[in-house]
Amino acid sequence: MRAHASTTRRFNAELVSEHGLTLNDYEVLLHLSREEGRRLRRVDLAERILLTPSGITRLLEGLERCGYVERASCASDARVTYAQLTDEGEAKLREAARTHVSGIRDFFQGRFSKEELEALGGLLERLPADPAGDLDCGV
Amino acid sequence: MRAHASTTRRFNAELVSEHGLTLNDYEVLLHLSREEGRRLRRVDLAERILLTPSGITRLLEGLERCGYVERASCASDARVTYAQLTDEGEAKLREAARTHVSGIRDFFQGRFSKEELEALGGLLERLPADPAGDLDCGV
DNA sequence: TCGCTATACTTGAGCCGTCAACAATGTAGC
DNA sequence: GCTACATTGTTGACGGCTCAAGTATAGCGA
Repeated sequence: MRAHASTTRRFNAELVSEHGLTLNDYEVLLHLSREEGRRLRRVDLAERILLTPSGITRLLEGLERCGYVERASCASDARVTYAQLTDEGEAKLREAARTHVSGIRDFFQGRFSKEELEALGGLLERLPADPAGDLDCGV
Repeated sequence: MRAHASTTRRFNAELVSEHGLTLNDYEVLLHLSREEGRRLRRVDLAERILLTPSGITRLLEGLERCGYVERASCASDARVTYAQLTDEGEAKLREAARTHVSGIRDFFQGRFSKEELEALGGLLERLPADPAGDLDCGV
């Protein structure tokens, strides 16, 4: 598990330098893109990417500033604000996905065989909060 | 891998609330305690716990303020400053280790069998930067 | 011995995330 | 319809880490 710190940092750095996106930014875009209507309540987003609500507020500030995500209000509940993926956001995600996905693939495939990857996935899956999400990195 | 974020956070929170130590604080103390003379150059410490040199400077500020670590200079090289574990630091480590180790043990043993743990350890070991260090958490 | 480059460490600025407190809205029970 | 509680989201203060730049020392080759 200790390796995770440096590994995550590595993927993050790659993403930041090549596309100006944080790993968390990337995941937000990814989750939104998969959603019906490309939108998600901030609360749900927080839960998915394991951030606090305030973390989400801060993160979305950046994505909104870049025009990748917009705010949208909810007709049936005035408390909620949706995070709505824009076309630019979608495009950005696709662009970033190319290098990110291949980076991850290289990393794991260089180290483990197919069978080992499956075994590893099976075990790690049992940890809380959907660890599989990292191998399945999108688009 | 995604689970790691919340899991680490959990162990960290446990350590902070019960002993006032960060996970990184803990690891610094642990590494120092195992070292010949209970001291380590800051550079080496940085490498071991995967932090930048400035990160180490900041982290040690806190431990020095608490009296768990002291600065010591090197006779043969005026550039280096050692981080030197004090007796209080050693005591603190032992104290914190009790709950921390059992927390980790519970977490993994509740989820995996002995054989699975070994398989997992064997695979994760191949990742860079000594991932085994986390199961082997000390003292 | 001089000058160059490498190494050890610190510092200032800034990012990213947390927590605690708060405002606004929703909902359930009476 | 009121009251009480729960849920959604934002904000201020702050912690922990990074990066870039700077200081000081070391060590090497001409």
